[in-house]
Amino acid sequence: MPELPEVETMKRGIAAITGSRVSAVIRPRCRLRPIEISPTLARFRARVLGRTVLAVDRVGKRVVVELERPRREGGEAIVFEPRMTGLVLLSEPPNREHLRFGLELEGGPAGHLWFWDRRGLGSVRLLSAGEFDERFGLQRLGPDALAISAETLAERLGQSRREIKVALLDQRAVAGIGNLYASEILHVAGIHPRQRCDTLRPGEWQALRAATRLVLEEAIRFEGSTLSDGTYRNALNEAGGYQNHHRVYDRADHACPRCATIVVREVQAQRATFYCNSCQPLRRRKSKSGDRTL
DNA sequence: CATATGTCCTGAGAGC
DNA sequence: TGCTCTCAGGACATAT
Repeated sequence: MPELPEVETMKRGIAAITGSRVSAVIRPRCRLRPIEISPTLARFRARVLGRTVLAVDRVGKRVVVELERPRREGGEAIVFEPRMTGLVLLSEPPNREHLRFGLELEGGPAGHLWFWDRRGLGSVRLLSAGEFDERFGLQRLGPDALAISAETLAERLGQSRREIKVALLDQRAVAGIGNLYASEILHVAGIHPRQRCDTLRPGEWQALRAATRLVLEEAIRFEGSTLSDGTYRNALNEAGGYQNHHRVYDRADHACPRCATIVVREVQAQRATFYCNSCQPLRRRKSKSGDRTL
């Protein structure tokens, strides 16, 4: 499930295509339901063929291939959205069956850029500068999780009545955090996933910001997490290593690495959440008598 | 307006 | 063994 660290790894892995020219747009035939490619393939080809890759970026959980003129000068960009099982690859994909899209490239080290997606929930879009801003402006996508400040986090979430783990998954609030890293970040921050946003103290927003950077940077260093299904791969079809360093995610019934308490798994907003009850105590509102309520 | 739920998809793994 | 069922969670549409 590519989140910020995995998508950042993909981006870095294909950075070498900068300067290459697109010589063909390939849609492999596939017995599975086709992923979304927009606009139509014909229009896509007309706008992309012969153009040069100017840069490779990441916006939230998407990989952006900028073409010729930068977006700010009215250029266009190809946006790859992996969602659950999408991969952006320079090397041979894990198999041919789930290969969805490709660019043939000239004048650089790589011959092809592939988009592979087992479940087919991902997409490939060619967007003009205006369309890009419409989709990924601050109204639609919050500040990047690696760059956001504690003050901005508190501003954007501090009044919310949602539980903090649920709110961290909201890409309009902060971009790049998904289900796996939300649990990891909250464990490092020492905050219970069900703590309501509007009950967090100033110091906890600082802790949350620090934990967010620490966890995401650590995960990027290990090139992301390849879970037991083995789906996630870097651009060279190699597994990541961060799954071996998870503190709580997918570690129910294991000892918390910090205090050895048994890690708990719960379902929160239809998603799995993992935490340590003693490192991440839940603060309840106090009753009039001063006793803690359930 | 803010928040909650339903939907898409495939393949792995559980249970019988 | 082979079938059916559940689950995994990205983003967005629709409902409350």
